[in-house]
This record gives sequence, structure tokens and C-alpha cells, in this order.
Amino acid sequence: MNLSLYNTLTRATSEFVPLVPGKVGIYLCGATVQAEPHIGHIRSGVNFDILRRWLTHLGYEVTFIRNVTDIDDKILHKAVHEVMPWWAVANKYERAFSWAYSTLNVLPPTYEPRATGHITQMIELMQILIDNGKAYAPGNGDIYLSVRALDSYLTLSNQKLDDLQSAGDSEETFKKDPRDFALWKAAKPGDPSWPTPWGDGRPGWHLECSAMAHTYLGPEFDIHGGGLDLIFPHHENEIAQSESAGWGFAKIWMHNAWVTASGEKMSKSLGNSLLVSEIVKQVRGIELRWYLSGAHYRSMTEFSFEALEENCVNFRRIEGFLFRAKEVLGAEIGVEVSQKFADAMNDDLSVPTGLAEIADLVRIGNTALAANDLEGVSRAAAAVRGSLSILGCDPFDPIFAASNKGGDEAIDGLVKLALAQREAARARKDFASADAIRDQILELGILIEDTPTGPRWTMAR
RNA sequence: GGUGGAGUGGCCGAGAGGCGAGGCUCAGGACUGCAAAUCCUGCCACACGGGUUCAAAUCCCGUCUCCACCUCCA
Repeated sequence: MNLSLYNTLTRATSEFVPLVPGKVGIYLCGATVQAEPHIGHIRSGVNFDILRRWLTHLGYEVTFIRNVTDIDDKILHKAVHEVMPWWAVANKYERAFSWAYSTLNVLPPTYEPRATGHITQMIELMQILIDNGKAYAPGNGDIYLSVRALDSYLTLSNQKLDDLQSAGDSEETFKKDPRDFALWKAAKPGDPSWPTPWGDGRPGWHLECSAMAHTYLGPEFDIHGGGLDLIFPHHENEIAQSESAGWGFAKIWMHNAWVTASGEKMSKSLGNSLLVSEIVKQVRGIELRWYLSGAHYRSMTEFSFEALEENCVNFRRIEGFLFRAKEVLGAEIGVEVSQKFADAMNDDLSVPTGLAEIADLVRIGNTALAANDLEGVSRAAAAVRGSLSILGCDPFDPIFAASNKGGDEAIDGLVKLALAQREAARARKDFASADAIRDQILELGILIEDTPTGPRWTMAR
């Protein structure tokens, strides 16, 4: 079975065929760095990280570009609000995003271009568009794209130009048509600006995405991703800008759905309790990632702390199996991807189906552990670990190692001293003393379990 | 008004004509000195009303409810 992906453009799932055999170019709309990331933002990062890991597993050489939009209206507003230079605001939130990505084990992109670093490329693109008559400079310093002049506009969102509600601000502008959009905005006093042949100004409608995708992936590339809400107008405009310049642009458009709260999109829900930085005070990054990975990327996932906790319990069970397997095997666990898991992933990244396979493997592995079937344990554990590694949730991944350390040797030695006393008490049937030791140790956060091969301890969560 | 999506068991969450996804919770059982962990068993759901079919959660018609996008939201 080959990889099939859903393409928003065709509204169908079809076999993935790269433009260049063996290689894949992906452009993901990353953050507009104007606020701290909430779990909806990071879901997008996680979903596309899984896509990237899967493509890499399939043997593709993946070039993954994820931009940072570090200049836009919201950033400027925020700068006024926070009484900071706009560039300090942008950098502050860019760091917040970077922290969230690494906390959730989202691999660094091949390159992470910033909008402000690509003004030259944007000017070049505008020059092309003006030269071929698709864009115009009405003389006030703005540059607009003329949407009526386009052969195909709104093909991604399947809308008709005349059905759109008009912008509202159109009468005061220099637009030829109210639906034309600004590629470039003339400088206003106090705003940052860059010089162009048409006057000083700053980037308009996400011109940077077209310019940067072109710079790093070429005139056409395989996959363009982003959140569902970017379909219109953001991605439509990217297509319009790029195709008008004569570039083939993206072949496949992939959009992740939201994390909702109380049935509504996250940005509408109040409070900042759903910031990544807040959630990871309650659960580990790997657990939050597991939760966000669990729903299909095109399905809305309804956030609740109950659901999060449930998923954590589920994950700890899987992780517990791997830790026990490693202890019994006395060796590193292999990394294999089972056919069933691969089939699931190949079917438009059907993670939920893959989860059922993981559950099966864990059950089989636990049964093998009970039967002391080391061969079976090894096989199941490797398959579980392989699946988890695709999901970016491998507990043996060094990035998570710190939070998984059972404890260092000193703790191990101390716990074993206590366990020896408990074993002695149990041997003389002094269960009251044995239980007291177990309870006291548990209060320190260490869980004692008796197994056929003797007691073992783990850090309680 | 236009465009798109959703409604599945106590909860989360797949599936998209036929042999009960899976997880969590809960209840029983096995194991255990007691636990924990683990395994086994149980809990037969698809918004509503019609229709097509041997067979519908899945297809068709109608209805209701919810959500999103429609010019700077992942």
C-alpha cells in the first residue's frame, strides 16, 4: 500500500507522487509571532511533524520549511499594548513557539525563514506581478493584486468572487476592486518600513509565504500545509500571488482541523489556561503530544482536561510496558514499524487506526511478559516503539529522557535498601511493616510493585 | 447570503453498505499476604423522520442542532 493523502484542492484522497522521485518539499505556515502558543497552534506543528516523520520513514528526503511571520498588524498592535519595540515582541513570541515545539518534540524544520529576512524576495515577486499586469501600484505606496485579472481565484475554498462579503474598508482605499488585496502596505508614521521602488512600506497579505516558499522550495513543490482557517483568504492569496508570477506552486494542500473548547474554536475561548506553557505544568510534553496526535488531523478535537487525563493514563500504560520490557530484556528496545501501523499511516495518516494497533501490540507484549516469552516481548516492544517514534512519542527519545529518568543510581540504591527491609518483613509475614514501608515510599513519590521476579519501583505520576 | 465541516455508547474517538475499531471509566473474574501491574469477561452506540436494499451508522430525500470561513486567526 502506498501513501495516500487528502488534498484540499481536489477534496479527495489520492496517491502521493512526489515531483522529484525520492524527495519531498513541504511548506508549513508557521506562527505569526504575536502571542504565546496555545494547544491549537501546537497541534498544527505536531500534525505536520507526524507527516514529516512518516515521509522520512518511507525513505523520502524531506525539505521541511516552516516560516515565522514576524511582521504584521497584530504584532504592531501588540507592541503598542506591551510597550515594546515590535521586533522585541516578535522575538519574544518566536522564542515561546520554539520552546513549545521542542517541548512537544516537534523536529526543527530544515529551515525556518522569517518574513523580515526576505523583503528582497518579496520586492522581486511584486516586480514580476506588476510587470505582467497582475498587480498595480496606485501611487499611494500600496501594491494590490488585481483578483479580477486572475484565471483562477478561489479554487481552494470553492467560492465565487461575487459571493464574498465585501471587505468593508474598501471605499477609502485605492483598490480597483474591493476584493483586491494588499501585497504591500505603504508606511505609516511610526510603523516599521522597508524601501521599495514604489515607496517605503511593509509586507501586506502574507506575501512572504509565496516569496519564501519559492526561495527554498522552488517554483513548484509537493505539499503546503496549515490550519483549516488559512484556506481563505491566506492560502487563496498565496496561490493567487504565486500563480500570477508563473509559478506552479503547491501540488497538495493539507489542512489540520482545530482543537476546540466547549465546541468552539480556541481563539474564541477566553483565558490562557490552554496555553502550551500552562498545560505542560500538569502533564508531560510527551503526554500532551500523545493527546494531540490521537485524533485524525482533519477532525476537530474537543479539548477537555478529562480527555487529556484519559489519554495520559492510556499513554502511561503503553510506556509502562516498554519500561518493563526493557528491564526484562536488559537491552535497548528495537524500532520496527508493523504492517498494520504502516497501512494506517499510509491511509492519509490515519493515526486513530494506528492507535488500535498499538493497543493490540501492548496487550500481546504484556501477555508475553507474563509468560516470560522474551522473543515475543522483544518483537512487540520494538513494534510499539516504532509506532511511537513515528508519532514523536517514543519515551526513549533523548528529548524526553530527562522526564523519564526513573532516578539516578543513588535513589535506586536507597530504594533497594528499603525494599530489602520490606522483603525481610514479608518473609516473616510481618505484613503491617511491609505495607508501612511501601506506603512511606509511595508518599515520596515512588511506587512499589511486586512481580514474580521480585519487587520493582517506578516514579509515581 | 455564499462555502465547508460536524452530530456515534458514561466519556474520548475511528469507520463510511454486511461479520461489534480502539482507548478511558465502571462492574465482575484470574493473579497477589494485601495491593499495584497485567490478563480475561461484561457494558451491542451511531441527532430525528421517511425511503432504497436480502442487509444502512454508512446510500437517497426531508428535518433539527452545532461549529467554522467569507480580507491579516493553527
